[in-house]
Amino acid sequence: MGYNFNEIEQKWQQRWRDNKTYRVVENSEKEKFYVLNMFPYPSGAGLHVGHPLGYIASDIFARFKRLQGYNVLNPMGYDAYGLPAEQYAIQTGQHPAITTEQNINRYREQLDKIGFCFDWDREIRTCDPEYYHWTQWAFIKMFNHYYDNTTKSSRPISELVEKLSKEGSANIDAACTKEVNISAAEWNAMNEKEQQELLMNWRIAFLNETMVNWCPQLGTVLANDEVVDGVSERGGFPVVQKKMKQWCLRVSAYAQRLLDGLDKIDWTDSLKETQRNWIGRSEGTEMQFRIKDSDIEFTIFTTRADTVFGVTFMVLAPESELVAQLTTAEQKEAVEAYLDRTKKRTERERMIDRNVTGVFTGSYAINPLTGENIPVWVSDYVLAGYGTGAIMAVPAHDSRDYAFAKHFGIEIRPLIEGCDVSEESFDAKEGIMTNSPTAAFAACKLHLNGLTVKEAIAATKKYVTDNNLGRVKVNYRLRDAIFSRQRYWGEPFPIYYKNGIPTPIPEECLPLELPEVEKFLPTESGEPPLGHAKMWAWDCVNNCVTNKENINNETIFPLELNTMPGFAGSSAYYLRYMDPRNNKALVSKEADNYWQNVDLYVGGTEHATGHLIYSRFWNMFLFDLGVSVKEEPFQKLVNQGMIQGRSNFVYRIKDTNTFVSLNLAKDYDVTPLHVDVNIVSNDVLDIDAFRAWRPEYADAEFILENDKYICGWAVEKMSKSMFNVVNPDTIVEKYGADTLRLYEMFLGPVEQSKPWDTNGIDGCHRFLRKLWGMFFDKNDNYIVTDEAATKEELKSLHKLIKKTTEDIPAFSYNTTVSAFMICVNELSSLKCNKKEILEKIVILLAPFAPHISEELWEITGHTTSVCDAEWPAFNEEFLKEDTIKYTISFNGKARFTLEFAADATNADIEATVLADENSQRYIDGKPIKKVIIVPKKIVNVVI
RNA sequence: GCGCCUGUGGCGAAAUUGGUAGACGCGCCAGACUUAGGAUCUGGUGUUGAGAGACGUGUAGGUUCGAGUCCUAUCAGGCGCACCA
Repeated sequence: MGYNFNEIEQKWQQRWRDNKTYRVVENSEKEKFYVLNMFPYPSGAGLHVGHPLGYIASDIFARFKRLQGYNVLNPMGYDAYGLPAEQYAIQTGQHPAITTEQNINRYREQLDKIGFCFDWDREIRTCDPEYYHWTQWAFIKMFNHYYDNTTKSSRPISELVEKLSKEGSANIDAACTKEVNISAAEWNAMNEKEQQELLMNWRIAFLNETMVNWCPQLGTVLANDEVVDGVSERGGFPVVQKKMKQWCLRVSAYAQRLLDGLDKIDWTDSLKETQRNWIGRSEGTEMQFRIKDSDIEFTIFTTRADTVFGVTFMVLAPESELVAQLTTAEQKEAVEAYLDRTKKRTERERMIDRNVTGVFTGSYAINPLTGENIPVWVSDYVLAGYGTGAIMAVPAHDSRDYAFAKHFGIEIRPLIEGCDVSEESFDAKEGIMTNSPTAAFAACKLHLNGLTVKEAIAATKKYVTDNNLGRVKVNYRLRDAIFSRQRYWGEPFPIYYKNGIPTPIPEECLPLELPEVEKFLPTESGEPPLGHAKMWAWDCVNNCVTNKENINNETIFPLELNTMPGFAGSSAYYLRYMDPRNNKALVSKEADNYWQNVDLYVGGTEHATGHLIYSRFWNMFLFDLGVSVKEEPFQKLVNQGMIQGRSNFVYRIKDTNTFVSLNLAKDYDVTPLHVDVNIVSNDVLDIDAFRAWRPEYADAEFILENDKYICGWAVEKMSKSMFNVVNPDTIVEKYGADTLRLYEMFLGPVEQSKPWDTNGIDGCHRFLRKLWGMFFDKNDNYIVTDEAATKEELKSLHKLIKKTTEDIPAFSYNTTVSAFMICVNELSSLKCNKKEILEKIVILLAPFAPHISEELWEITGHTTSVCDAEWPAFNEEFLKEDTIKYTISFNGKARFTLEFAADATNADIEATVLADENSQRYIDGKPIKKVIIVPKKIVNVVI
């Protein structure tokens, strides 16, 4: 019978379920280890062979840590709310709750077959009210907090209110939407609605009328990370800029902490770099410019304060409020025409079209240093959302300003010695400054001539600060996250509108459950589907949801109609896994103190600027509140590579039903066609299967080479349309889950993207059969003995122990699998069937191939699970050689070989080499001067 | 444009971190056992050469007794950010 993997795997999967082998409880006696995968959004397509890669990798790690004696948390759940789940439901014409449930069941079935050690008792789903209770709770907390820049943490909004009522805004240094100057008297004179509206300026979760990414086809607004190249990440639909009132999260308040935190965590440099780019810290200067013949003053931001003498025009973003104020009567028509034109363009059109456009406002600004008059223009190359939405333009040293100046014939004034600006601007931040105005500008005492750019920037900053012309400022590219979606399938906001004032429902009334609606489809006009919900008003007396027909203006108010975006539920889920059934708190203090944060997080890079920013932000906020004990949620992060598809092609001769084999195809006029990879083996087509595959190929003819039809191949995305999707279920059925697990790891480094190629899988399968063959002979007789192991056998074993113990923590799984194969090859050629050796190998293999390991563990006479075994320690003694061969080489070429005792010292070796008759102290007739000894390998000589 | 990463046989990839390439697996070749085999087992397999040997880690230099590994330049591919002032 041999190795019957199907039977073995089903048996053990059942036992693990029945015995709850992988259930984990807090245990202060044991050290914890928290392994986490990015939980999946359960798509309708089910798993393909690429999806489990990260799960297998982390499962191996989790099992390894458990064998080493750690208390390992390795949970799994589903990111079930959000756009993808809802889009799928819409496409299939079903309710998202139904499709989500179906998809989850399908996922679970597929996952179970692969033999993961997840503690399913801790499963969470983001669309489960018990779960989103705490998403809503966190939102209320954010609503009730502001970010204090002095303590660098979130504080209760009540503290801010108290300050405002006593001191006004004078002593407030807090993250805000707009700088506000208000006295205590003014604050106290405001009515409640006015006060509440002003407080939005500081809340971490706040309502704001702002330019947003509006996607008409999806019928919702999107966050910046959900828009790629001007189209929606999901679906690829056009996105336009639109001013809308939306809930936002003040992520920008945490920009600096998000940046600093990167130094404390163990992530790849490239991912940290991506986040640094996204946060986009830029240090510069803000300067005030006055408008000639007016009291209007405005602020610009620049990183090149040193170029202030080269400013020949100013530019405002079209959306800037200053445009209207600065436009003169003569320019009014031209400016309005320009604004009209820019407004109509989508984000994408603006990105593609880089032609220089702009219009003069008619106003002049005064250079605060020189007193010069500078024309103020409007152009869409200046962005409203960054800096102050206004710039000083220095065409000599900024390529965009240069293009603009050339186009409109504005002066270009170089400031750096020897730079040539006749053809292009000199953007580099290097060189020696020149052309500083001297006698002509008596007002200005700043002279930069002779300084380097760096010195000049510093000098100008100092001058500007000292003379009250501006201030040093740090800007971030990171924007606040737009948090509302005009969609159905998401967490409802726990907010009602009491006379227009957004008010959180009491925390003890959470969760606020998603209501049933008749029509959940999104609309192009942006009317949220929750508008159709009948039971969608808040009764402040009975503290419950009620029919919206009951709305009155005293006790029953309308509830918020928007829902939260996909990232809301995925931002703090790792905390919930610690204590998933707690209905008193997101996570209990005890559980949080025990599990702390995620030690190893495994997932794809595609979340670099979305989920991985949001959850760091969310966790930092909870950290400020004292809810989370660690400021960074994910200590170590490993990005598994994407598994691509490996497509196969057949070549049909044009206008025929004849197919020609790959290497003969060049002689014909052929059309390459994708063919299902499941009917191709080692690029050889199964002709009968091909004829049966599709009716039109039933009578296909073939031109063969060596009696075979060879297919072409290419690496492409794994997708149904390319017929290159490989389903893990098929592999499990044919080879078993253990083989699948081994092979996925053997394919190459986990972090690397690589194509899936089922061809190599036999090697891994053979290895398991070989291992099985060490326990049973051909007639299924148990052949393991209690004899003592030989030195050679022990050496082979300990080599493997050392390799696995060192390579698993380094995530070097492909070489570990190789090491298993080498070891088993060695032992089987030694005809080793000693229990002492074999049962150790079974433990070592358990993380990779848990089913066969359990089976063999039981067969060798153990009654407990192999999961509870102890990871073997290696003994260096067994690894030592008696003698070591050294190659004596000169100039990199081997001359002769000498053998030394393993414990020979360098001095011994050197003495022997110098005295050896082969060398006779001479090489090529010259005496040896020096001997360089490389441990265990080579002796290099110098003559 | 700025930043990050990667280039090794027919293929996936190793290389004790500067130690004398290509481990392991696939594929291919030969042999054994088989009525048969897309099964199993054994051996071979970087290129070139009859041969000892010579040449080989994208390309060109450099450092070193010694370079896939370090330095400089360059080419190719991938990723991130991008009218961010």
